Amino acid sequence: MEEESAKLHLSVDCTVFGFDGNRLQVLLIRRIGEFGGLEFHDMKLPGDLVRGVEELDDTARRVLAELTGLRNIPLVQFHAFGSADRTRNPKDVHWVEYAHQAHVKRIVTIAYFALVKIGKSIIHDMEGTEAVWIPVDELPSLAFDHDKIIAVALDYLRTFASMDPSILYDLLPRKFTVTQLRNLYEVVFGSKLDPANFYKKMTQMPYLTALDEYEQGVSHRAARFYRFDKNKYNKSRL
Amino acid sequence: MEEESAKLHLSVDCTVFGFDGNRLQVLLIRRIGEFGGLEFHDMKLPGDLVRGVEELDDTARRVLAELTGLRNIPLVQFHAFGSADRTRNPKDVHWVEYAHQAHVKRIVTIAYFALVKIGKSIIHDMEGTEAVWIPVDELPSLAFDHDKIIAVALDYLRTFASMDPSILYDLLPRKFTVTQLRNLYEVVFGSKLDPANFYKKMTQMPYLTALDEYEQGVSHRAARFYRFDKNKYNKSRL
DNA sequence: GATTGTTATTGTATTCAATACAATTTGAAT
DNA sequence: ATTCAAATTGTATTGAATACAATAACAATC
Repeated sequence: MEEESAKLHLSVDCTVFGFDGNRLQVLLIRRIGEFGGLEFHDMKLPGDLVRGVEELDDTARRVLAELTGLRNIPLVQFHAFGSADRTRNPKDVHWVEYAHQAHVKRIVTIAYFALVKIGKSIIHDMEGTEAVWIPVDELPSLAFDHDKIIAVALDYLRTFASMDPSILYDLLPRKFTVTQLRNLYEVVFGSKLDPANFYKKMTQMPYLTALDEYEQGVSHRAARFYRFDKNKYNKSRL
Repeated sequence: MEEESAKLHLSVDCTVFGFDGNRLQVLLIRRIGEFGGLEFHDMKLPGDLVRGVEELDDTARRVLAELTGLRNIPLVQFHAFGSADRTRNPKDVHWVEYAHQAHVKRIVTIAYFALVKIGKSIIHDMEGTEAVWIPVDELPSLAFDHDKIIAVALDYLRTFASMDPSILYDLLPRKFTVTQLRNLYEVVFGSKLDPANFYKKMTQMPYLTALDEYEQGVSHRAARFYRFDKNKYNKSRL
């Protein structure tokens, strides 16, 4: 039993979503090149092993900063993935053993969740890896069980957003139109919404402030820009 | 780094709630006696280390069966607790090392959540431990960070129940009165509800079937018993 | 046996949010 | 000037949530 646990490892993976005005995207790490004698050309979630006495939340922050350059992003733990056959693919095991000089048998990972404005700048070039946005409906095959993790994260996003829709504003740019907001709702919840009713409902909200700016260069009536006011939102929830 | 991870252990703890018609209760393991030279007289959540290649969900089921006798209870993972200072108390470490003959430095635990009808029979006597129901508002001091785990579980219960109140019927006996149901809502959500409105709202529901049985021996008008019909409930959600 | 206290159950009215859908406005392209 | 598409405004209907008064029923007490 001691032998078994000696090969037990703990990692953290971050599932970061963005929204381009049209589709949901996930932030993935592409690895290309030769590592320890094997050729890699695939994608994975940003993640790493937890260090000695490092707190899980700290690992998540570190991983995201190191691999994508994103800092000060609220990260929330949402699920642990511990199936023994996560390490079914020898290539995934090789990758970890190469990076950490450790014999790896089983890796339990704690998955974290975050939402960011897709405009934030991302690190693109590292030694052999780069961070890229990929639409969730066009995912390639991924390392480990990262496809499952993303599926659970999407579910978590829907659940979370249905309880507190204000998190959706983390996905939008600072200035946005009501139509962009509606598109986001439709993408996240997978349903069509009546534009007129949605418009009235939203512009009534005390925490949406209308700006004196309008869309440019659209071949129809230009939409007004709005801004989300977090302070007013928090006050409106008492 | 290898040395560190050799002392990393993974466990599962189960947070099981019950309802006595009046208050929420948690199922705890009381440990009394001398184990490996130390006197114990305290309480903890039912939990254990994960074995070699055991799936997390399986560990949760096993732990619950072994320590409380409960079987076939739906268990849902809700959070991982991994702070390095979970093992701050030497007594807790001693307990694990005594039971598993392993040197323990850090234990990351995956916490599971379950709701059961409090009438279910529980194992009461084991070697040195017994399972007991304790009201959540009268918790004694607990091993590890189990008080925190219970707090997060309570939060999860509220969140979960507000999205899908049907889980609350897992806490009630097969036959219950509308008032018992209302008490449960009030305890879980921490607010008072209008008895008349609550009554109408609930008895309208197609999935609550009125029985031909009434309360006995109460010094006021006897309430009717109802039963929750899971099939009708599922159909009513299309 | 009538009265009282307590909770269950029924009745009624009001307010507010959600939804449907028609009508109007406006910027750019033709 | 006309047309197109989407933004914005208007109006009406429905149904759920809430307040609160009124009635029913059981056991204990007078």
